[in-house]
Amino acid sequence: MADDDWDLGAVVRSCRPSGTKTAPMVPLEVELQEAAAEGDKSGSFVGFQRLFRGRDGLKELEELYMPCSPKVQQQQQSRWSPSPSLADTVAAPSKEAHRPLSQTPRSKRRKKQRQKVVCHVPADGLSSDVWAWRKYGQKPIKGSPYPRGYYRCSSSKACLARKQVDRSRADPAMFIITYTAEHNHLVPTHRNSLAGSTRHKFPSPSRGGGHPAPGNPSSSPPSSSAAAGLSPTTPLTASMEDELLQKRLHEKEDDDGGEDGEEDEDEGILLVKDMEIMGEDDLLFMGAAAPAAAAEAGEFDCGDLGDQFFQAR
DNA sequence: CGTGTTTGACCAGCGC
DNA sequence: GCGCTGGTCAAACACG
Repeated sequence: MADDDWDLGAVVRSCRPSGTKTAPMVPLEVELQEAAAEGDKSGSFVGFQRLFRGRDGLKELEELYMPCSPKVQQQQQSRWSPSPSLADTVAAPSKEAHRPLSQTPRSKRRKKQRQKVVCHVPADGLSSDVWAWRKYGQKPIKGSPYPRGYYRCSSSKACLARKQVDRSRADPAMFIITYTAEHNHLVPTHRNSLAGSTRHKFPSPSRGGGHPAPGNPSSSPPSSSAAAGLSPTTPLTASMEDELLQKRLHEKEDDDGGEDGEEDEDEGILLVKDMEIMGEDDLLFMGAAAPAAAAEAGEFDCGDLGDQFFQAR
């Protein structure tokens, strides 16, 4: 398939205290794509609207976007006030969950209606996710030189949380993470990163053995492009991380806000920019210091959140 | 042995 | 109605 198999197998997950005050801010964008909202609330769990309603919600939001960052600019929030909620997104899958495997449940219901949050994160930001993700698929996306990785929460089988990881075309150092559905459980104290979590190995002749896609030279060794080769359940290796950081430092200088306008498609988007990736600890902190008030007021602004966060630090 | 990754196939949504 | 494309499944395999 794609000759650009950057080995998404590794994107997210954390453990890395990347948040240094001096560290340059990372341009992030969180987009909340709302669904057409059909009013379907049969979902078992709360939708995103909840996220912006109270402390809990905020907290979850933070958790959800941890890798993203602290500054959130809400756009057209009017679009997602009353009814729009992830519930829609979540509801669908839950219904299908009852279908026998033979009928392939495939939660693909209403692609366009699915609510999701998109955020741009730097390579090193991918590892700043407190959740444990397990990759369940990868696909080349039309129009994109890079394949998209599909991850689902591995902390709980019942968890419907999923996320897609794309690599930004404009800035390969940046990743576009799309979160779908919410976690229906608490953040795992410690990731169950176990065996098989690391696939930084070089290609092996066998199949699942993490061998790179045939004809895909760039995907083999965990090199700079390894940025994409990070494992969601595995923190970056020192070398990889270092490499990425250095790379980013250079790139960041000229690329700023440049981003690619890949996500300007849908409306009802939540933007998060200039946020810094933070580690788990930070996340926890944030969770506690979340400006619920603002959220309730419908003025959720990660920027403030970030400010507080940074000040506290 | 348990968990995670890779990868091809299958299925369904969506646009024309 | 058809074809394209994206999303998910499941088998095989790797790793600790």
